[in-house]
Amino acid sequence: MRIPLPMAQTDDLCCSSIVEAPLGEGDSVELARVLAALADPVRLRLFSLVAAQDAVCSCDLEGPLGRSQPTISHHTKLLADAGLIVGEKRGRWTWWSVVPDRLVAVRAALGG
Amino acid sequence: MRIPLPMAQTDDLCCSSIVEAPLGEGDSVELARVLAALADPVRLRLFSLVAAQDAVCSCDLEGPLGRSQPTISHHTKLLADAGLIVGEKRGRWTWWSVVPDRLVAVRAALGG
DNA sequence: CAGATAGATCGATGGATGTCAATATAAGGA
DNA sequence: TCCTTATATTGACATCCATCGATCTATCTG
Repeated sequence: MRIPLPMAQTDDLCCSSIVEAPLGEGDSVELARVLAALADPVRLRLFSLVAAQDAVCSCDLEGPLGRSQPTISHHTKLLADAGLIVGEKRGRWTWWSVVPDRLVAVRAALGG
Repeated sequence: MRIPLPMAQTDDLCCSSIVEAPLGEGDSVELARVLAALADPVRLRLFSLVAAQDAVCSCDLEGPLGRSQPTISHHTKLLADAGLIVGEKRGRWTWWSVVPDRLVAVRAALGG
């Protein structure tokens, strides 16, 4: 069963990049939220671990990241709320995978 | 006179993108630091205001951003420490301009 | 049903961060 | 030498955030 998408996941990032035109207040809040989700060493490594596979379960993240189970759950939730990863529950496990379009949108907002 | 570059400005971001290979701990800290500098609505708008001109003085930022002078100074310092902008002091004014290569490096680290 | 397991949630805690008033620094002008 | 102006720094404060232990929920197995 798919975990329902939080609001943030369906929101577009700002239409033009931050180097093209002065950013509006609303757009800046939206973009800052996604960037904040990435602006943590543990979450960056978590994301790159998930990106390296088709799908990764939470239990396979505690070891490589050296953090407790509640902390891993906290970080996966933040990344999911930002729309950068999605979790799919199968039995007892939650399988996480990246949302490629979301990272593309972040790069585009950054002038890519 | 050029403001001397803090350590972070001369550091490279991680060599490969976060989607290519699992990120090392050191690289993740480095990238997270730069992303954290961007992960604030006021700093994003400040950056895009600076990017829209060749150079902007601090006094021209207080109005558009709606923040006090010390707060603007705080944010310019954070962005400069992250290597995203540089300040050049001319007389009583500090003129800020973007470091295009730095933003390119951020996008590259994000898989661009 | 009982036990085990994967994951989410809660509560607490120490540390980081955004903000501003007050003050300091530094440069230009009278 | 004063006074004004542009910016930086300091100190205080409120809020946010990463982390973990404890607990709860859901699922699988015997």
